[in-house]
Amino acid sequence: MVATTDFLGKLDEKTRAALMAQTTRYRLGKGDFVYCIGDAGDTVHFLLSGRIKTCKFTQDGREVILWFGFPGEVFGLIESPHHKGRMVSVETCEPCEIAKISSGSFRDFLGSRPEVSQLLVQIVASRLGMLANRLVYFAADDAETRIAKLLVNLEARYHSSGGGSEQPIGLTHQEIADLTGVQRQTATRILGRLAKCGALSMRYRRISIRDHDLLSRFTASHR
Amino acid sequence: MVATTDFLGKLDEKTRAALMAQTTRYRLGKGDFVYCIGDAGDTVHFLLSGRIKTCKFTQDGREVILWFGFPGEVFGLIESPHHKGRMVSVETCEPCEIAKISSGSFRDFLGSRPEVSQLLVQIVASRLGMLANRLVYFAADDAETRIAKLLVNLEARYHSSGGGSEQPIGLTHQEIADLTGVQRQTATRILGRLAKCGALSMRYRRISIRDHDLLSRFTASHR
DNA sequence: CGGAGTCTGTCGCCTGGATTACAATCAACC
DNA sequence: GGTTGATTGTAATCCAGGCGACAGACTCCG
Repeated sequence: MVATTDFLGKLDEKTRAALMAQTTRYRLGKGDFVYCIGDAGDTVHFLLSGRIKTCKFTQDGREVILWFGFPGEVFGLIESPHHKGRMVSVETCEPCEIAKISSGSFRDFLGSRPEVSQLLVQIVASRLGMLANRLVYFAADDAETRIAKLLVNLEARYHSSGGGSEQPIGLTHQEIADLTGVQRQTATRILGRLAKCGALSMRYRRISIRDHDLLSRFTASHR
Repeated sequence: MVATTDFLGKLDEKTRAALMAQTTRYRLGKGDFVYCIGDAGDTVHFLLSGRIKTCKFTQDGREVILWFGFPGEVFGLIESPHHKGRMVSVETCEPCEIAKISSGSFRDFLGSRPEVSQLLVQIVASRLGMLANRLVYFAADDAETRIAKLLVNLEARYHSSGGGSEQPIGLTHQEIADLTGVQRQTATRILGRLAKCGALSMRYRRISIRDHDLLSRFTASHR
């Protein structure tokens, strides 16, 4: 099953080809920014390979990650009608291949394809829902629960292939901390706890879910 | 200036009349639910008078408020294309007058008015932005800062008339707590602190901003 | 192969705010 | 005008997790 957020994966072959024909492709290295908050850019982007993170920054410079993007995802969508510039920054987590299109051309492309517009509305709605859920988690759950939920969630989105693959979740402790709003040290401590009890397996920089059921037992709030 | 989220206020007279002509109106008392998470409803709503809150619930039954709606606001928009039912609950804070329309009729209405569709996209985008900001606040700010930001924000949205009006912010401590993810007692303590130093004036159930500049000094993170 | 840079693991201290437990106010409806 | 229920005020206790401070582990590159 294709993940909810995988836009390109949900287009049929012909439509995707038509879209791709109008884009220009480029590559970015690890840690590069696709764009930053406030940038004027008026383009829509599609992630072809690699992983990106959409983030904002706090006054004191800490990064808060809003969501991760995996191959197939669209981004830079909602800012186009705005004239206030980008609302978020997008940073690559690893070398990425990206396709972009001006929002004008994209609008034209959508003009004759209402079902694609419909799909986009659903994607935006699902992002709104995800953010709303995360807000609830922040308000209600302790750090351990938030991290467990994140891991389960990422697994569901990223390893859609499923089947106890035990692929590593390629995130650093810092990124997990930025996603869950805790200190990096706290993330390390909690991950260690989860590994010790057998829910995760961890070899330096290689976190993977060993026991899915056990882990999901931690997603029930302990407050 | 009309608040960003005031949909009806941004339509011109004629368009608004055309829309309203197709809606059915009804009234709800204080504390009633317009709809609840999971409901099947396929309607779009417009708040004519009163105040509503959009919320979700935690596993242990605590309410988390996503945003407040003031007169003129649309809601129930994004759920329509979904077949999973409502993603949130909407509850009135006081007696309300509401107009509703089936999402089919609304789609027809939009069909011939692309500029209104455009406006709706902007409204959804701005809500996405608001949620994203709140997420950052949760991740970065302490309780006092979050509450101060909330008050400043509400003032900006609600009392758009401006001019040191000192109208009370009609929220209970519980609602402020639900909006900022703190305990009710903590909200009370912090509000008391802000009142003692002169930023707010408080008489039972009547919180208003006395010194706007002083209050906004508390919105700079203290972490 | 050695040095620099980035990640990870671990400690101890200390504070913000959850939690528990009441008491006092106010509104509203008999 | 008194009883009921919602809202507010306050105070004592306790602990999750923020913060600072390092010491290892691993990677990458010259």
